[in-house]
Amino acid sequence: MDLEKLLTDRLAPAFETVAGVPVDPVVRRSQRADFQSDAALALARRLGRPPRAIAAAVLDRAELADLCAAAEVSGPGFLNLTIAERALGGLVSALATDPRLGVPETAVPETVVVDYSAPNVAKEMHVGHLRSTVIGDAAARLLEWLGHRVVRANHLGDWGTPFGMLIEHLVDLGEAEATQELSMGDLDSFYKTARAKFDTDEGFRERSRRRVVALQGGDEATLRLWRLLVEQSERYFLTVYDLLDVTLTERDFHGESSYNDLLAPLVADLDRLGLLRRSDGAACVFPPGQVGRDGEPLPLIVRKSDGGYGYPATDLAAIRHRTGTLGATRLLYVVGLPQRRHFEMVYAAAAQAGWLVPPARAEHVGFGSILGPDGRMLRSRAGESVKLVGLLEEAVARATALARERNPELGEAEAAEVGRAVGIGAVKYADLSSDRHKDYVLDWERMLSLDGNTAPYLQYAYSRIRSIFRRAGVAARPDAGISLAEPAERALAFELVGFGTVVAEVERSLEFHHLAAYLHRLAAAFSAFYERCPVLRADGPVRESRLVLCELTARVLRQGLYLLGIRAPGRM
RNA sequence: GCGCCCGUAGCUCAGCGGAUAGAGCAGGGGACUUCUAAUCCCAAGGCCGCAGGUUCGAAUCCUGCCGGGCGCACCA
Repeated sequence: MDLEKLLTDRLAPAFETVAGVPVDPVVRRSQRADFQSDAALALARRLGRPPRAIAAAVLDRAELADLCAAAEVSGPGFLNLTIAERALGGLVSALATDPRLGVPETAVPETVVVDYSAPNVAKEMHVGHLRSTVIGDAAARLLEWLGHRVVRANHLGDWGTPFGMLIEHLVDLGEAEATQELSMGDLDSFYKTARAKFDTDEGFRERSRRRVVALQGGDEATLRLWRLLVEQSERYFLTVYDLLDVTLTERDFHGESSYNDLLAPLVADLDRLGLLRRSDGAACVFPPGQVGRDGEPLPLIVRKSDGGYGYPATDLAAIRHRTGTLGATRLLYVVGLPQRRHFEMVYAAAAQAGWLVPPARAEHVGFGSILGPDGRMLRSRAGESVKLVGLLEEAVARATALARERNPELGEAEAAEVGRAVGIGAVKYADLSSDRHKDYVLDWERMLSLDGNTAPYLQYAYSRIRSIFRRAGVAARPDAGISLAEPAERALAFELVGFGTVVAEVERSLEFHHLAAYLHRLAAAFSAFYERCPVLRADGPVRESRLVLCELTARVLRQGLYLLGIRAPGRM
């Protein structure tokens, strides 16, 4: 139970008595006191009474004695509330014995599909893939922790016309050579060479076209070559996920091709449902309310005029599979915001077909684009994309060097481990700590920064706490009394008891920058506490109390970092 | 043309109906014989794109404009 809610529950009845109708007391944190309630001002006109008088009347009737050390009317009619040390200490004690740190498991567990990462076979993962992968992984971790059944779906781009040219290029290179190149993770040059031949060599282009037909026709020899490409790419992607500390595994690859057999029946069913219209030779669904450039209804092309299927068909098949076969009720698509319209249309069509009906619903967890220095979207085609592993390796190298420099006591192995946790954490945090809806300009230095509001700041706070316990050689006693005489102790306590509120908010919004901001506030509160409040050199009950605060801070930091997909080394 | 997103400190970003708009970086000044200075403390830095409107109260909500990005039929 968080303090906003506790205070709201106490103030609401008093407001209702004074106003004669239910009123939200509008409780929030305040710089002037611990909390303030703003509702009296809004009520003044309606009640025809001065706001200060209303606030005073509410104070008279509210049961606050056990919670608040002070409660007073202030300014034009704010209620300023100061929490009693005993009440705050009680909440801290409750947290200390709560294995879930104030975050209850969900009362209504659901099956949730999180569709994320989705790299393309035989194409390099560039920084653009970072966002989907990192945000999606955080969503999966969070929902799982809350008690939902999470299905991770890595919607691999493993099908379509480019595979004709990719397979022909593989044939040209020879299987051994191609496998070698791909297993080294040199996907970019493989793809680009194939592309270049396709663009310049008429014969190659013709072979590629025939190869696509063979692939789609199920030619066994072609399929074998295709599988080679897919397997090598998957192997490579798994090494990136491993480096990134992402929870995706080989079991989570559900490529576009896995829906191939479902596409023809899907279109037939859409036809049977009367949703299909033929337009310029293509089979289309026209979801209501979607209008294109010329004001005409916008089609979702489920079968192209050449008889092939595009990604709308695959996405529809995936929805049908996820709600039908998997029994999912919440579908998350962690995909860039530019594709918003596409998904709106797919969801609308799926709803019309009866494949996405309440309680099942789909959410586009969209994110802004990564821009180049010119302020325009980074395009892999123009060759301006930045290889993801390059960024990650640089991050690890810098962090490892810093770890060695800052703490010579670390052994070589431990420095490497810390460097990895810090470097990767910094890159992920740089992404997760800003509002996912916004575009951002790719700034190599910003992504690699290890100062300020970054993952290492949080990790450092955590490792300092672990260091205290290593030295103390004791554990915190969760039943110790909590004393909060120092302002820094109070400030830390307020942050600690707020974890549940933040997690609940992020569960709803899937905006992880709120969690990142919270963890930064917590770490900052701890750092200030650490400077001013000695733990091991304190005596008796104060020492016991501070050990509990430390232990709780460490647990919340570790759990919060875990939810963001960031490791918390015990030593830095 | 229509739709969606975005303009906040020199830079990168929070805040999205409440009192004096907050962090970090960069730059200035301090603090390590004391649990790790990857830290802390202090000072400085703002017509919250512009103009109207709603409100007791607007960076926050509404409208219009300006500027930037993205999307709008067979590539995914």
